[in-house]
Amino acid sequence: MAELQLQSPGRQPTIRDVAELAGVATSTVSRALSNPGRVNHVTRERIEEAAAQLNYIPSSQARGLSSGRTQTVAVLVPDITNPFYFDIIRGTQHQLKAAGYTQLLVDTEESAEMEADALQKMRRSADGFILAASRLTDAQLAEAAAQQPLVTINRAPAIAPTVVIDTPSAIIQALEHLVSLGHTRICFVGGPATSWSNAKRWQAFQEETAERKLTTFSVGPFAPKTTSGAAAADAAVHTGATACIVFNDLLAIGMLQRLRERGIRVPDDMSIVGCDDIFGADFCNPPLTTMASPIEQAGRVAVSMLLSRLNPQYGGTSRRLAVMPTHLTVRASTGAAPS
Amino acid sequence: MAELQLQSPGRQPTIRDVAELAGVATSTVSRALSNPGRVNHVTRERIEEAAAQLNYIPSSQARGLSSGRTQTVAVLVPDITNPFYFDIIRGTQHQLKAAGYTQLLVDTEESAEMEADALQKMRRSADGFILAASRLTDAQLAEAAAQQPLVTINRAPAIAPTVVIDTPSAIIQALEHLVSLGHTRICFVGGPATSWSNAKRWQAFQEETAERKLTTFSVGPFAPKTTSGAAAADAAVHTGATACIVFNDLLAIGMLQRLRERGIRVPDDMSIVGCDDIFGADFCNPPLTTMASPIEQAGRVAVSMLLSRLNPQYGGTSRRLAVMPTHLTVRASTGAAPS
DNA sequence: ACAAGGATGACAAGCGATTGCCAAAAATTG
DNA sequence: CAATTTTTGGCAATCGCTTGTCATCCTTGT
Repeated sequence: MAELQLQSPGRQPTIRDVAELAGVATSTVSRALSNPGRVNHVTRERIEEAAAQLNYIPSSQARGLSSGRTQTVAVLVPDITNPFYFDIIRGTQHQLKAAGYTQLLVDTEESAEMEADALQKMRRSADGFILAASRLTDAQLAEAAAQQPLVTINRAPAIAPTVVIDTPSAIIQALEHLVSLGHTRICFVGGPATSWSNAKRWQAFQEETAERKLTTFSVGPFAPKTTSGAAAADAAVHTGATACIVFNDLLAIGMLQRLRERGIRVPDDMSIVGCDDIFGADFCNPPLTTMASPIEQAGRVAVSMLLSRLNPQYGGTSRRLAVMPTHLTVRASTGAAPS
Repeated sequence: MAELQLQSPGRQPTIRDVAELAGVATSTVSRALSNPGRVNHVTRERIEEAAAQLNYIPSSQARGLSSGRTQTVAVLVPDITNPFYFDIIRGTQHQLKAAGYTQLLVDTEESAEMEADALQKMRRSADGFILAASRLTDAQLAEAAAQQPLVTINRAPAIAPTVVIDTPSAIIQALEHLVSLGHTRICFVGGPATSWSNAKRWQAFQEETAERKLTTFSVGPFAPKTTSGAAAADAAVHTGATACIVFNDLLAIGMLQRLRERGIRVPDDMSIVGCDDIFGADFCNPPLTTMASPIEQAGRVAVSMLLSRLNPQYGGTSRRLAVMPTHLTVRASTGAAPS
């Protein structure tokens, strides 16, 4: 009876069951499954067959407990509903899966506190972290980086390995585009104050416009959501600028909606350039001119960088910085400056 | 020296460290932390203080190993970049977090095989599963449901507990809307053949149109992506219908783009109704009339249903079915039938 | 043909928590 | 104040796997 219970369907097969069926010791099974080279070819096949027959899946818990590795990476994003992160998430998911890792997705809701909290709470359950557009301060980031392996995306390098979008180049392209259309009064519509990307974009904007002797304005900060677009649009219009470079597409799309409501024609009265080329940028009205980057690839690269630190043996050159190229995608939201 | 090593920053504090600092046995610490009622109030406070002081976080691995529970729920979605799932994901994430669970997000890439595979592979690492728009066959689903606790979203009930969108009501509302605008030739644009939702929508469409003696057409199946919209639009136009009810917004938005390319005016020449009210439905061109549901809430409810099975002690009534209401959001993609 | 060396596999000690069982202490009662 | 009940806390086994150590066996070189 007792034996029957042990074999009841509820019970999961353990490494011991496999060892018994294959006629070897449990340690041999363990090695055969996780360290193939150490075990005889034919024995391993016998073990694998036994495992398959029993439908055996190793317990990640037990495995993690004794090995100290969880084979899990946590990906922290500020807002899971922001399409910008879709592609990052998909990129990391792909790459992690390929390497046999599990992805733990966390939405930090644009809050530095939640981010730091997650970093703490999950330090035991993840081998490493990927922070997309981290809202942490430099000090917090440095502390976190000292505690556990992590890679940031769109965040100052030096503190931790980073994948960044080539913002200066993007801004230059956008400005050249606007200048070639005859614009001279250009407004920068800012994103979150805690966003490093925003700071970088603003900085590049200032440098470039100074060289070109353009009249510039800036408004913000605004939350990176379409709902903030109305306020952003009103503020931008108020400056008297004829073109806006907007922190991201979400905000830009929101502005488009507001401008239409107010009867301000885009691009006839006002040109708009967004950033990120997110889902929706191609079918909003008018379709948005925007600065595009290979975002999914950024997620992939971030994972590669992290994994090469986690597994130095395989790891090729463990870079500390990867820069993703950017190009301007011109659609219908930009046009000649009003005369 | 050895002691210094033990206290080195790399080492994580264990339950033993906490016990020692608080002057109690490890079992007392364990109980104080996970079964508060069983331990003296003041002792527990002392323990909690010690834990906080050491910055102690229990190892989820060890915890899971001995308790058999992982405090983790896996959420399987067919396509992580489909905005429809964003709100579901956010809903599940919220609810799970509130209950102290961790969410494991898996993108099954619209593949029944990947879905079944994930279900198998992760059966040891998750206490339960939530399947959003599962692509499994009924038999597969039944088998999976027998192996582990799971809740489905938008899938036939009876096999497993389910949260469904009230599709028939949505279709009725859409049809009434179109009829009231004078349409009599209506086309159903179908989604994936393996989608239960699609089957349900098609069924409701047939029943309702039969009662109203409308001329109907159907085209499809199409992949639920904007890129399939071109083919869908061409097929729909070819039928001669003056209005389309489209499987989902993604497809509908793709159709909008194609129709514009072809110079077919929406809604003057053709009215379009989508489904889901996803991100983008309000700012596409023209803004899309669509059937909206409280999707985030669907995710929440699914989690509640699952958790009440996992923890029967707290669990209120463990429902097997929840129906989410639907309403038609009328925007600019529908208008009077061409005369 | 024998010793040295390399493969291979068995044994058993943990990894860090949970939990059943029981003893000690405290609170309650007559 | 003794007897009884209720709390509270300690001990130790256990979860399923990894991994260091060591014995065994099969290859080789001489």
